[in-house]
Amino acid sequence: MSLIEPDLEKQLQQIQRGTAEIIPENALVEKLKKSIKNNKPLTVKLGLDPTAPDIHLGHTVVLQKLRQFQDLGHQIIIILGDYTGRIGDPTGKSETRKQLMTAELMENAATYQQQIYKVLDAEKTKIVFNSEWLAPLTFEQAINLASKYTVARMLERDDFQKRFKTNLSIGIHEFFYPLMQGYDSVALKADIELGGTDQKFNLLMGRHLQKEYHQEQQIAVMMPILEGLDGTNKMSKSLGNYIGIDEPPHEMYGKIMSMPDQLMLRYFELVTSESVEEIARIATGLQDGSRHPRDIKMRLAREIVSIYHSVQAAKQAEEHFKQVFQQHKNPDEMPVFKITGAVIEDGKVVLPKLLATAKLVSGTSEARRMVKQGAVRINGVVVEDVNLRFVPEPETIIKVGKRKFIKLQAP
RNA sequence: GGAGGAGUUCCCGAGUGGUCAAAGGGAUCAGACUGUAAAUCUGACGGCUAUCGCCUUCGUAGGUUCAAAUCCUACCUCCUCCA
Repeated sequence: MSLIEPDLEKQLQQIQRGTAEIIPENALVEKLKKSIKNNKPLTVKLGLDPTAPDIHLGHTVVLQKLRQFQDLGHQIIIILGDYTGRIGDPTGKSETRKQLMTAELMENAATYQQQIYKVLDAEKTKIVFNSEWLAPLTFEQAINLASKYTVARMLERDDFQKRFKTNLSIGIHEFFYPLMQGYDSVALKADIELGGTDQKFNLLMGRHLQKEYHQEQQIAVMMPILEGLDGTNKMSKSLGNYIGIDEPPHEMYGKIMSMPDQLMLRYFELVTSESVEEIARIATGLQDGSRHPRDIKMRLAREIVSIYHSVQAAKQAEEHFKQVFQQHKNPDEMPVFKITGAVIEDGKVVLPKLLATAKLVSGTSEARRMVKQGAVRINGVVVEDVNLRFVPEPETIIKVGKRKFIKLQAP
């Protein structure tokens, strides 16, 4: 059993760092005091909706906060919302979400478990499925649960309200989502529930229900929502503006370098463990021009890759980036493509077919398009002929666009 | 239960018999520039094809027509209103 960090101030500071809101803050202090006094860890809960098979940096904002709780000695519990997932969280949605099939949910859940341990300490993490207590509820119990909240209050939620006002449909079952999530807190007797700011309603529902069921109320700790690579929308798999924590170092590094400059500080704050003071220094440096945005961004990329891979992998990714994008040189390593009969005609390699077969482009039409746009180079020379046929020399290097390379190998 | 509306290319969204591979925006990709795969500007953006060409696409299945995303029939899905 790990010990609880005895310094209240230290705990508070750690918990508050980066948070958007804590409701209510004074109750948190009380809980912490009690926990320290009895050396009894607080139960910290996070619900994950297993709809996305890949965890991305957006999820890690909350996970990292959980990790901090772990390090402070508290017990964290991850709830995989296999049962709630059947409804789909209506939060922020303008339309009813489709319900996922159980098999699909289970598969996603398994992936989640693999991935969250890149941030969390596996030894100290408890994972539960909420079907455990939600599935056995009788209809009567479900009705009882539903009676603990009113339609009017439910409609206060702005996503429901918007849909209601604009005559978009709201399924009755969607009202159950917050109720069920709140009931999770009752089932676990949670002390703290973590979530993004978009989860405010659901987190508060937990407090409400706990009160109804005569329990001590949990504290809602909310983290800001991380913007995705486009700089405006929240990071999400479905918007394609995400960085998955499973992605290879090169990819991750490159994606970070491609984010809008204005997003950098946000990432420092929410996905790295850089101190608040240092982030402030960086901000000043950027503002007065004493620091170069590119260098700051590279540092950010280095730090993030280090977290999810290693310091060394980060260095390599950086070298690769410099070489390919700053000096426009070929990378040290590139995929090798063995020439096959399919791309040869009359003893010559047909370029469009080659590009398509090597998956450098999606098809021969796109291959021709790329050549037309001057995006294709053979050994550094821009190709002009859309339908080029050629006999490759050994070690011929083909480049498409800025970042796709292959090295040809004779059959 | 009754009445009405909608389903278009990755997304949003125009298009109501030929001039439609289908406006516009977004996303994406490429080129230029650069400080980076930022920003900005320009261009491309169904597939196949050694340029004129061919094939597939507008919810699904049929039909009318020389010709349909556009008209008709049935079906599926979604939405709204009345009860």
